[in-house]
Amino acid sequence: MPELPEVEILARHLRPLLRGRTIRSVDVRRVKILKPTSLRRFQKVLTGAKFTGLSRRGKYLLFGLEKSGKKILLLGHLGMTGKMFLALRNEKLPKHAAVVFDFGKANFIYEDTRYFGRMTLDLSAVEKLGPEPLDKKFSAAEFAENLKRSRQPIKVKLLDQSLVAGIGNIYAGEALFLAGISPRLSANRLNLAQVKKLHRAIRNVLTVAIKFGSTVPLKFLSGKSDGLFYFGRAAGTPDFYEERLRVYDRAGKPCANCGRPIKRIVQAARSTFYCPHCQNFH
DNA sequence: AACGCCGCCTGATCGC
DNA sequence: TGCGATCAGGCGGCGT
Repeated sequence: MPELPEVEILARHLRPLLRGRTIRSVDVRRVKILKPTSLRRFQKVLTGAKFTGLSRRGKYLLFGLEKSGKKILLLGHLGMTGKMFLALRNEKLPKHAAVVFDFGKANFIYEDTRYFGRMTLDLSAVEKLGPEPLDKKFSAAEFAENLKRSRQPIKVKLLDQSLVAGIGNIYAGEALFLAGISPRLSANRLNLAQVKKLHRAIRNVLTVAIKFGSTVPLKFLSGKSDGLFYFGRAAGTPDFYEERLRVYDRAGKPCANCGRPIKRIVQAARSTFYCPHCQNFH
């Protein structure tokens, strides 16, 4: 599941590939993912528009475009299974291609097996996001203030995108392990020292994940081979962040710190992995 | 207004 | 062996 680091890696990959490309036509193969933008408006606004920039906010991609001097913002989200990539026009479209932008000799494809993602002109989702965790504006003081108002388990609260943007199931668990905090502890029960530790751990985990190429290899975020557009580190190289995960998907395996088995529990219908010994309740 | 629960989707896995 | 049932999971919407 793509989280902040994965989306950041993808944004860096796509930015130079998209810049200057003009959309000749827009093929929407699954209208649902445009919601709440209508198919008619989506096609009308984007046909003839030129990509000018690409940034990231939380787990969202913000595509900047321009058309007859007018600026357009297009929002993308990968959901659970989304991928975005360029492919030659004569290549066969993937089974679950949702949106295809025609660039001429190449296509820009957004495909999404489960269709949980989005490609839309509606920006309201981004306006509701909390601070960027790697931004200076993400302060421990404000973080502490917001945690005080919640009685949810801290792991569940970290998934709330209005608290901090971009954290998902994997990095929530990793940050809590690094901070030595139990995922089951109520958000409002963290003391100031723990909040500061967690604040630091979040930034650390995300920064290192980006540096090491994120948990999900780029090839899974941007299509199979990406053909001649393939970039960066070769798929399968041993330095993907996945191999550095301390707790995620490691149930029964030894804790990197104490050697005792990592435990799996379910919180808010999602898997949580943690070390009951190193992450105590206080 | 914080919070829990449902629905959206498909593919992988499970049980018989 | 084959097939239906179950599960996973980010997030918006809705009811309390």
